[in-house]
Amino acid sequence: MHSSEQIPHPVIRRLPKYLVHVQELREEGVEWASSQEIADALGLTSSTVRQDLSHMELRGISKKGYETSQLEAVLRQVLGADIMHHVVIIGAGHLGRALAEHGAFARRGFEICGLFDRDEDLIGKMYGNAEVMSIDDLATQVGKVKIDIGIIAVPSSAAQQVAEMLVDAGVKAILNLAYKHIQVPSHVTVVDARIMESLQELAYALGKKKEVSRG
Amino acid sequence: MHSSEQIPHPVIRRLPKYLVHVQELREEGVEWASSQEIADALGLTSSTVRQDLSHMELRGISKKGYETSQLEAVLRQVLGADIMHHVVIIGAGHLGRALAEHGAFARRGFEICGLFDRDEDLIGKMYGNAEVMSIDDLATQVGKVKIDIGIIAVPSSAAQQVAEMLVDAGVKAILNLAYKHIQVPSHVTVVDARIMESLQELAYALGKKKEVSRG
DNA sequence: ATGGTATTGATAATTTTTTGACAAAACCTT
DNA sequence: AAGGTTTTGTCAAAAAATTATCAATACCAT
Ligand SMILES: NC(=O)c1ccc[n+]([C@@H]2O[C@H](COP(=O)([O-])OP(=O)(O)OC[C@H]3O[C@@H](n4cnc5c(N)ncnc54)[C@H](O)[C@@H]3O)[C@@H](O)[C@H]2O)c1
Ligand SMILES: NC(=O)c1ccc[n+]([C@@H]2O[C@H](COP(=O)([O-])OP(=O)(O)OC[C@H]3O[C@@H](n4cnc5c(N)ncnc54)[C@H](O)[C@@H]3O)[C@@H](O)[C@H]2O)c1
Repeated sequence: MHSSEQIPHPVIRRLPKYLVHVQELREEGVEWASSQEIADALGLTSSTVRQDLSHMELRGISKKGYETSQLEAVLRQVLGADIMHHVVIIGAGHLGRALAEHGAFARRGFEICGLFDRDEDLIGKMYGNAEVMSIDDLATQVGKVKIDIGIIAVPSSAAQQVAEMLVDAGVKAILNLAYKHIQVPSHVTVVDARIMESLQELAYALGKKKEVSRG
Repeated sequence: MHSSEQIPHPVIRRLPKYLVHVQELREEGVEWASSQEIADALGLTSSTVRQDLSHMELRGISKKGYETSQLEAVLRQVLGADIMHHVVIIGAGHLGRALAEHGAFARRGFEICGLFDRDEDLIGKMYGNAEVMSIDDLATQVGKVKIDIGIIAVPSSAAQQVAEMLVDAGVKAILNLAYKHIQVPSHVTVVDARIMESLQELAYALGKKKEVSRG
């Protein structure tokens, strides 16, 4: 219930799902949502939903549930959607450009402040609101405006090196899109967002299904 | 130890990390890896590594560890990297195009067999090896070659509708990149790979750090 | 206003996951 | 060839996460 307590990791990973859902509900004009409704919509149990929301600064009301406006507000606050985070993307390849041109980030509190590459031919080009800068200028650029999050969108072979550059520049949170585990000091948080891993998870599920259907 | 047993979900999510690591080791010419070495490299405990690998069809050897070639082989097999999966991408926008042009998927057993969009202007364009086709032709195209996996790369507002088209076309596994929970029948597996959620996870970690440093 | 009822918040039970511990295995050195 | 040592595989313990349960709450219909 207190914001200073540590929220368990599995809960943190579900919070964005609650936020998406409650935003949809509000768009539909729904003002109250019970734990059961939320659970059904997201494939959870109502008990899990209530446990999870007990970590938020919010109380539900008997017979009505949780007020959607209030729920959205606390979720946005916990997930940092209310304050603007400054983000740099390293790697202006296919994926880096797609991210830079993706408008939805700014609406959720993530402003792309820089896009860096080592390829001279790319430098100066604009993608979204970001101009490609030389990777050699990373340190000086990051010095100008405090950068919260670095996104690694370079080939796996360069991922560790880029991670170290980000750490040296003082970045405390890294989103790693490369298919490679990166080592960082313990004061830096890394989250991997690997599409390949998700595909492999699906491939495992498909393999299991085939086995089961064979008997 | 038997391939027919159900491997726990947390284990499945770690397997791709082991695969990445063991492939790197092999490239370096390393032939044996102990659970401790693997644990150190990936930020786990050696106990967890041994537990996880006990689900694979493989045995380590005292004083040497696991043979990297064998480990890679069983991981590839479990994660479906040995057989080719047929994949379609729905949505030829920034993200869909980046995926279509991403060469690494084919090397891991995922062949992009189709790229679909509803925008007439995009139809016929080539991205990677895939030509953009009309979403209206999804059913007939999927009929021609058995599609294993569908990737949703359309705006959130269209995600549910696209999911239903994929299900109707007989697709059994869906990778959802849209920031929206989709509902599918229970025989279909969905994995969400949402970059936004990963960023929000980082934002939470940053918020916590700030709190702690304030005392 | 009152009573029936749906839904919360809290606690307890259960299940799952992670970690610890150690005998057995088999390597390597001498 | 034997002994010391490292590392596995397994089992047990601990920790964490999920689910079930239920008294308390406060809504809503009458
Ligand atoms: N494209 C996808 O759909 C996709 C999906 C999942 C993961 N990924 C991963 O994301 C990463 C980028 O993928 P991509 O498709 O954009 O690759 P890409 O080859 O299109 O782009 C990589 C970019 O990084 C730049 N680069 C290389 N080394 C650098 C360095 N040391 N410093 C700065 N810039 C450097 C290159 O010049 C290039 O512009 C890869 O690790 C890839 O595996 C990509
Ligand atoms: N671009 C990113 O970096 C990024 C990152 C994370 C998540 N996403 C998510 O991925 C999805 C796609 O993002 P994007 O940046 O590629 O968007 P985009 O607007 O560039 O592309 C979306 C494409 O989908 C097509 N489309 C829309 N409705 C369709 C339908 N019913 N059937 C077929 N095609 C349809 C559009 O014509 C368009 O070409 C979004 O849900 C977005 O939130 C994108």
